[in-house]
Amino acid sequence: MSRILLIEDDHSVRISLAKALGRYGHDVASAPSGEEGLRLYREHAAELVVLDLMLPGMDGFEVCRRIRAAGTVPIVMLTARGDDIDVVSGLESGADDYVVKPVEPRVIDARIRAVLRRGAPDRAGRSRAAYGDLVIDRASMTVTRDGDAVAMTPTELRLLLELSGSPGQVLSRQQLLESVWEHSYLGDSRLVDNGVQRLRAKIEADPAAPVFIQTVRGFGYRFGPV
Amino acid sequence: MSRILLIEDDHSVRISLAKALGRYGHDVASAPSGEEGLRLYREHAAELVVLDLMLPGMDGFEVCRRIRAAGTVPIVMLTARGDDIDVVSGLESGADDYVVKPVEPRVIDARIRAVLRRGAPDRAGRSRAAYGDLVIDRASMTVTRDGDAVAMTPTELRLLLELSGSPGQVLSRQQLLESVWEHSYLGDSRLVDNGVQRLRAKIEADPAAPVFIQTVRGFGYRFGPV
DNA sequence: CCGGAATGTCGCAACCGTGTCGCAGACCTC
DNA sequence: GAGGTCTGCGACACGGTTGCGACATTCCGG
Repeated sequence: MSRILLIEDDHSVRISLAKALGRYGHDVASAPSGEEGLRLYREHAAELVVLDLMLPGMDGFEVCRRIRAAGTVPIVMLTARGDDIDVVSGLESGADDYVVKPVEPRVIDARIRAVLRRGAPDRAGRSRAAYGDLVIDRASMTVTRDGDAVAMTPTELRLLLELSGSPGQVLSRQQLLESVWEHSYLGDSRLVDNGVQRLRAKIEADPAAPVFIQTVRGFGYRFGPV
Repeated sequence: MSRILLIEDDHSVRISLAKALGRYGHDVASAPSGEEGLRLYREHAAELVVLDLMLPGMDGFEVCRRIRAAGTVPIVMLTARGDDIDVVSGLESGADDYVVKPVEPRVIDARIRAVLRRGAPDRAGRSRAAYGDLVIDRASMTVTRDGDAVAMTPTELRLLLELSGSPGQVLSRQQLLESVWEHSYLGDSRLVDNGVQRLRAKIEADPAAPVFIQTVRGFGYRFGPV
């Protein structure tokens, strides 16, 4: 249902929580540290982050602030019992809700659904999409592959957004010219081919064997598999 | 789209604004006084309140405080031109944003969307936000970098608040013109570029390699990292 | 009424992006 | 297998977008 990122250092808690959330219908990625969590966040296109406060290295507050600075994804914090001060600081550093450990899976699932419901419209999750290790974020106009940011030019980005907006569908050169280049050529032109080539060079691991943008000879281009 | 409550005593302004907001896709209820407004607020379940300061009987501040006490609904204030004191007091009494009269419908719509985009859930603890060594305090309208206060002019501050209010999101020049400068240009203008330049000069350690305000060529500007 | 700060306007320069061109290679048809 | 068409791809030069300094104007306090 929802793409969730779980950041929790305790191995057994992490595994069991991830499994439980999976049973509740979420698509869960998990990380044992803040650094790994931030990396996964960039690459997993999570719609919500469940974040433990006590982490080795970078602590939960810092992770929370960094995710906040990068976008508006909802964050649910895990805190130890009775750490009221943690709760307050957590909310101040940008968390949307918190759950006291030890957590009952159905409790945290309820919280997650509540937070997602609260911010359902216009939230970051909608504008962010992942295709394998390629993440396209329409809000921040950024593209990451395998967690690394890919520098995109305006035209390349518009082209990618147009193609990925209709995954699996073939778009003709004429259609792309009109929607991406905003002018309706009469004569044919190598413009689109060139654009696709430049785009492939940036997002395809092997431009000669494209994974994301397929050529459909005689018709145009298609984003994604059939 | 959003359920909005408009509290404004001037009859013609109230009617025309309500109509305009309706055309922008909002579901609007309106009230001519604070008392009536509070009653409607309870029964209309508004997601956002647009509130005039000058009201007969109970004034805007009082209404603002009462709504605040009842929940966390975002509040956008309408103030008369040049009443800077009103702006500060308004923000201090819990408003999320303000618009100077006379209002252009599309301007106030832009503000409304910005406030809603920011998200009600985060607003609770978001009067103060830190991004690295940059601290933005919405309550006291102050900015500090590395512990030192940065002297900001009104326009620079509005621009910074607008950008940092949607961290990680690209805002177009047009959007910024409407929400920060409050006028809807048709022709292009270097105004926004200039504002960003002046802002960078104050908050960026090296304006040539900006950390906080990124240029997204062809699209606009973005606050925060990727 | 005067002075200074803040803000909008203008113009220039640099850089990045992008359209065009040409050719080579791939693919389909016969 | 040969010819023709379609596509990939590198190179290059033009043009647009942005950064930025300078100047004009408005606004505000004294």
